[in-house]
Amino acid sequence: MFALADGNNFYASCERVFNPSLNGKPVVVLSNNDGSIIARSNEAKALGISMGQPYYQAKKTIDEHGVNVFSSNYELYGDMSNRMMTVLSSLAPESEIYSIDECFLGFSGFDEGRLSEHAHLIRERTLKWTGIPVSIGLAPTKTLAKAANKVAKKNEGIKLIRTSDQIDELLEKYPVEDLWGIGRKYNKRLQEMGIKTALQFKQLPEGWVKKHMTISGLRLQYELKGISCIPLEKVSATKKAICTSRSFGSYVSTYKEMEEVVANFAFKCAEKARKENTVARAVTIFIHTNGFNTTLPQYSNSRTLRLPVATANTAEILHYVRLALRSIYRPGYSYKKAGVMLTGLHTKDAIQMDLFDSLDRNRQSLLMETIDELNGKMGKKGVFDPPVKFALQTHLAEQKNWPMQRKFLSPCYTTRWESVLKAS
DNA sequence: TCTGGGGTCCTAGGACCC
DNA sequence: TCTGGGGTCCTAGGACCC
Repeated sequence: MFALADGNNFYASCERVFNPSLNGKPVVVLSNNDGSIIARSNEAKALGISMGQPYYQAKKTIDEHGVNVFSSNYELYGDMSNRMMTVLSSLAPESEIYSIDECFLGFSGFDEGRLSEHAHLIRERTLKWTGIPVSIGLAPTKTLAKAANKVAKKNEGIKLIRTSDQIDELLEKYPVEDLWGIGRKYNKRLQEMGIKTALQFKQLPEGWVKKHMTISGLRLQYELKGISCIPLEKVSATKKAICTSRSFGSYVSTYKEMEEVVANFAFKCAEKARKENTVARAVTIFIHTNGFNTTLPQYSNSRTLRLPVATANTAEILHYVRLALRSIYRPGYSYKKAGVMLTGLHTKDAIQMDLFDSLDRNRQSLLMETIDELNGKMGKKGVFDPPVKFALQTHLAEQKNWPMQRKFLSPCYTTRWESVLKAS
């Protein structure tokens, strides 16, 4: 069984922890530049203020009802998040920090009869020790736990579903668009087909789902059937991209200004990369005009440059960012947004070796032989990477009794691995 | 005047290799 | 020079998440 614990109206709740007089009063938190609303207390929601709404649109309601408005303070929220995660993970056998305000908990080996009672304990402790109210959904898969969590938030703060009857009962009333993995595009398509509830989605033919929604859609469908195929990620994964981007409070319309802006972003990205202990192999920059203002001429472009040597060095990255900007900047436009992104991040060979180490001795040596053989066939290029990845996946699939993986891997690897197993 | 800032995963297709 | 079945690596683009 999995649980999803989620801090209610997280940013707004954080502000309340430091200002308890706000309890019971409407609170909203704004994005950068105070552009739009990114968090609302229940009272603010009740006033009809919606998520992502531009501040100026909601301003009338806010003024009329004396709503308390905060500019975002990510340092504070990050700090509160750490506290909350520490408490939550101390109360379950396994945990995965999913986002700033969400934590998956794993309860394998836990007495299921006590789960509901334990969930109450988690809520009480988190509230008492951090001041943040949380909702908890419990279910056999992560996707179902997400759904249960959403229902919990509207009710008593805790929702547990276990039997297939309980699952279907929940899914029948659950809008398909609220599922984890269904966004605007997929929802539109499903609505056109008359698929409105999660239960209806669960009953769609697997072939259709795979074809039109890729393997991710199929995974979602399996999860709704109670077959867990999204495992808990207990150690936080190393980042694959690092990005710094902003919308500007006012327009940027000279090259000089823009160069300063992206240089700043490059600096921040390099800093983040060093903190993560990674180096980047490529850097991308992008610039956009204001897409909302249809009267202004529009231009947007991006450029990716490979770094000759993987690096997290500010000066080197800066050099290539300037080069890229020069090639895409067009004068005469009013720019509204820009960003710098580092990709191709890696920390030496650590990841591959981890995968390899997770195998037992026998398999390691068999794998090495197979790799040697394949390397011989393939010439100097080598094929180290995919077989090792595959070996790890198989290993995990066996450990977790996870039905999805084997089926979805490219057949050539399956055959190979099977011959390795046969040989043992 | 005013509309977030981070990320992830998957697929298709092209260049290239043996 | 052609044919072919494997592969790899890389990029672009589209979907999604909070």
